[in-house]
Amino acid sequence: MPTKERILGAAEELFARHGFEGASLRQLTAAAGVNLAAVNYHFGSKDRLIEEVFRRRLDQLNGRRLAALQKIAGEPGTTIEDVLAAFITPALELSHDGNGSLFMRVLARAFAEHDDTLRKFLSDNYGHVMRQFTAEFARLLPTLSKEELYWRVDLVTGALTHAMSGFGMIQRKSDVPEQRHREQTAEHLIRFAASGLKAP
Amino acid sequence: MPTKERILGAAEELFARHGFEGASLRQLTAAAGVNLAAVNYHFGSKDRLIEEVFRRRLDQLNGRRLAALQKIAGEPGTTIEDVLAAFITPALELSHDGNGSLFMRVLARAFAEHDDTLRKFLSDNYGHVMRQFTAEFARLLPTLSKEELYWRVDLVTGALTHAMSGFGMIQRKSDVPEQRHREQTAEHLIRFAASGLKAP
DNA sequence: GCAAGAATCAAACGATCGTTTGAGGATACG
DNA sequence: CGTATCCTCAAACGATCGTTTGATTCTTGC
Repeated sequence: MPTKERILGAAEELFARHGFEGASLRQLTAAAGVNLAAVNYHFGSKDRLIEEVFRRRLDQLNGRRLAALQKIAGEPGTTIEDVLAAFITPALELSHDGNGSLFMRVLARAFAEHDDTLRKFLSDNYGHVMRQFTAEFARLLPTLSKEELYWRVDLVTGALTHAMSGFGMIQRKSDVPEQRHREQTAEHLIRFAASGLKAP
Repeated sequence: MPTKERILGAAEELFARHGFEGASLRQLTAAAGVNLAAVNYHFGSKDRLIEEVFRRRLDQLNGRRLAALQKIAGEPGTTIEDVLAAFITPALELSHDGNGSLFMRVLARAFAEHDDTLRKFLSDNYGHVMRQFTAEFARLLPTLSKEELYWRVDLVTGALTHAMSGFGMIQRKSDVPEQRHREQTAEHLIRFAASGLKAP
């Protein structure tokens, strides 16, 4: 595997496990089996590496989410549950290839970082997706005020990030296959979030 | 103010802003206006300081939450909304004195840390509260399976942590007083979470 | 008022951090 | 074959990390 990919893979894992400050380039390059200087050679700096970790997965994730939304947006039969599924399912699929599930933990860490540079980066690369989904929610929930809708979408995001990154006390039982566990996660998530969005 | 309190205050602020690894003892002691060696003198180590930051606020928070729950638990007229309010309101009150609001951000960071030591500490000092609240939810939602209930409580926790730590895009508008903003947060949170918990 | 303990201080400890350097190996193209 | 380009490597850079030390100051009780 090319050096750049090995670095990105190891970075994703170690950032998820120890945070951006907590994972050192020496741990990282050792885990990837590459020379220490390779990070600065291929990415320029640690900060640029962090951005690249995000860009690689977010491009994938955003693309799939928007594609799924496109298929149902504006259609007469579309339900809240459909829109939520369009948002959640791509995140589950991401967990299939490689250690993509770790990326959701990295994303959760990024939310926790109130660092302005990182927040701006996320807003630039993530904001337009949220905006399109919010617009579709608005269509399906016409009685909600704009403010109320923003609040609820925000709360859904919180629940989702929490669940997808494996924060909580819900752990996969050893007798449940991983893929089935993810499907269950999605089912619970959609049922809960749909009901929360539709609150009177 | 005594040295220990000044350190704890500065630690809370810097841990919220830069994370546990990101905030150094030199920044921290400089912000507190105390000598660098004071942390190791009064707390023994940085890790013990981190635990003390949690203990101080969690004791307060857990006490108020359990007291509020005690008043309504098992009573015939109690609603889901009441239980949620018992859980949420103490967190809002915490934001009144000093920079207690920063603590919710520290707590959110702790969730993001998958460090086993910290997770065990939180489980020991936080778990029994969650268990009591979950028991009361179980009483009010008798049709829910145990598994389903755990999932929903977990998702509520995620939404709550997200909202309370100011993760999301909802920012307080400058013309809304801070206390009113917190009340609005609680109202939206309770309405959303109650509906999510009661999902069919 | 003076000995004893608690608290603060500047300074230094070894370790580790992100980054840079310059020499050397690998690869592709004329 | 030679050379230019991409890449890797060990080593070192200065900075900063958490922690420790030993001297000094402050506080307390007899």
